Amino acid sequence: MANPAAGLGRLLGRAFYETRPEVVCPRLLGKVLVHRSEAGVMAGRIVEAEAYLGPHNDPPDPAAHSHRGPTPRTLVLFGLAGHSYVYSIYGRYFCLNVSCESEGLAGSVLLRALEPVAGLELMAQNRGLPAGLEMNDTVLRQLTSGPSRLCQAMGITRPSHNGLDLTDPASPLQIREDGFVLEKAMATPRIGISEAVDWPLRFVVPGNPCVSGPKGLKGRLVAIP
DNA sequence: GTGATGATCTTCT
DNA sequence: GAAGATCATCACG
Repeated sequence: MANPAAGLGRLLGRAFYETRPEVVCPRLLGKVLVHRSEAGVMAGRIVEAEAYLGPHNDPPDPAAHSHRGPTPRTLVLFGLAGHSYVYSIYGRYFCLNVSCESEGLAGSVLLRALEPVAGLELMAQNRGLPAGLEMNDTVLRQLTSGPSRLCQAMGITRPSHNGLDLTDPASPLQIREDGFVLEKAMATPRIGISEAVDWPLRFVVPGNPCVSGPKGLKGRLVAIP
């Protein structure tokens, strides 16, 4: 097959990302993140994500990496929408964001959890799980439920995957639409931040077992914009 | 099941 | 020099 990712749906184009992060974020739920690596194709359905607003927002988002303006690290967030922003956290992990809004406006969406769809063996290997493990619900949940877990499972690192154009058919990292329809999302406060802790900018697929974070986190059902 | 702790290093002040 | 969009592990109940 010329394009091994083609069976995973239609590639999302630039326009999908060229609006505010609090709109892009819930719309990303149910879409499929695909990594075509040298070791093989891996894919997972996005079931949890958080919006981070750019410094132009009123009020600005103090929890966003971009809130003090561009730095060498966050430069990609101020560029064209639909690009990957991968950063390292606590010296040992990576997290993956997607840049939103037009050039100069640094909104982004942090991908926090996936439901594994393809390449499960490879993901388990990347996560350091023993080979030949049965893929039961417990193992599935361990694979990609967390922003750094999903990067580990998919083999995503800052040196290799920062600043990629996710809308490029030739990109190893893409987001695809496969017809999965979500009626409602659950909106909750974001996880792991110390500023703007009450803003309801975390969106999850209600009831999905692969969602990360505390089980009893309260939120409200919202329509997908 | 929940809550605390340490690992470890890049980034910006 | 301090903080950080995390995770695995261990203690405790």
